[in-house]
Amino acid sequence: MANMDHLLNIYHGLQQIYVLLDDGDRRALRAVGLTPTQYNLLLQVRAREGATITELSQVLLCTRGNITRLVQRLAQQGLVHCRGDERDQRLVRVSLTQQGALRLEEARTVYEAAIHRRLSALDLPSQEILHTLVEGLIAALTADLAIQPAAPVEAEISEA
Amino acid sequence: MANMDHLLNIYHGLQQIYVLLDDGDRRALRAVGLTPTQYNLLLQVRAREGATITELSQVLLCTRGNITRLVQRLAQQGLVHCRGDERDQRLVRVSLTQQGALRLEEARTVYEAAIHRRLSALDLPSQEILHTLVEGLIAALTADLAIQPAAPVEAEISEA
DNA sequence: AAAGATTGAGCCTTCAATCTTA
DNA sequence: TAAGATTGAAGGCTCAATCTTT
Repeated sequence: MANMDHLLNIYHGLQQIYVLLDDGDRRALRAVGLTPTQYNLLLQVRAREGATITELSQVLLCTRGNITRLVQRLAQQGLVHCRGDERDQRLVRVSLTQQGALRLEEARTVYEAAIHRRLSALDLPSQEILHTLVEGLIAALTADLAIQPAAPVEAEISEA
Repeated sequence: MANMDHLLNIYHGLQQIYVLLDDGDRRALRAVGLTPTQYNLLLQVRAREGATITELSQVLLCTRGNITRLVQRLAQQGLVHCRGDERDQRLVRVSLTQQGALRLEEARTVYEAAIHRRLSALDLPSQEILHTLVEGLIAALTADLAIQPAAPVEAEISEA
């Protein structure tokens, strides 16, 4: 437990990196009228033509309810299109519209340029190492998720 | 530009790590009735007794408006307290209440335990390396922030 | 009953506009 | 004018409840 401070430092650093990356993405994507979230959703919809709400919620690590409303907003802008599955009427299948595909391509250019500019501060060997560490950490965190389910709320909140 | 895919992988991995960490934090902190954001704010308020809204917005890398409302909610719960500065009536000085200090201490226990459990998947040498890389990346991203200001919106959105 | 999708409530966040004090 | 704080609008997110289809 002697290295707790060290772990907290790393932890805080990872949070900070996320905030900085997201902020940069937002600035870059503003030029094409998309948010980082919308960009990522469009990207997944292109990669999985006809993906369902549940499928998208799994790859984007969020709730179904969230996806439902993200898709609603994108559909309103005419960038994606929903249709019911023929076999199973419960499923909603999402796909890109022509306009959505165009917008996504515009966005990809500015987005990747922004990432390249910011991450190329790392030299090649650093990139390799970071890649390895990141993969390992994701595996560990995903495993932890399975071990620690919905948090039983075993402690009553102090006051009252 | 041959390593663009590699950079995108790292980038995506960092995003994923953030989401997984945040999700774990939320589960752990639910037991004491705080969100990750509230926990981080309380932590900063304790570290900087009497911090102003602007000061907090700077260390937490977000807008002043956001802090204003976070503080409002925490004050409503009786965890923080606001007072006007005597010299300069524009400043709002935030501090922990007794209740806030207690709650924060409860939270710190479960929070640090959760981090320790998840990050100790990394062995010591990996922790060292990751720490170095994270610091470097933060420096690079912060520098980029200064270079690339508010995004002039130079491109008109295609449609219309 | 179980699975997919949606919705209501509430918190978090940015951006732009406003109000107050210096 | 400038700086600090707040607020309105809109998007993003979780959680829990509900509605529909299997």
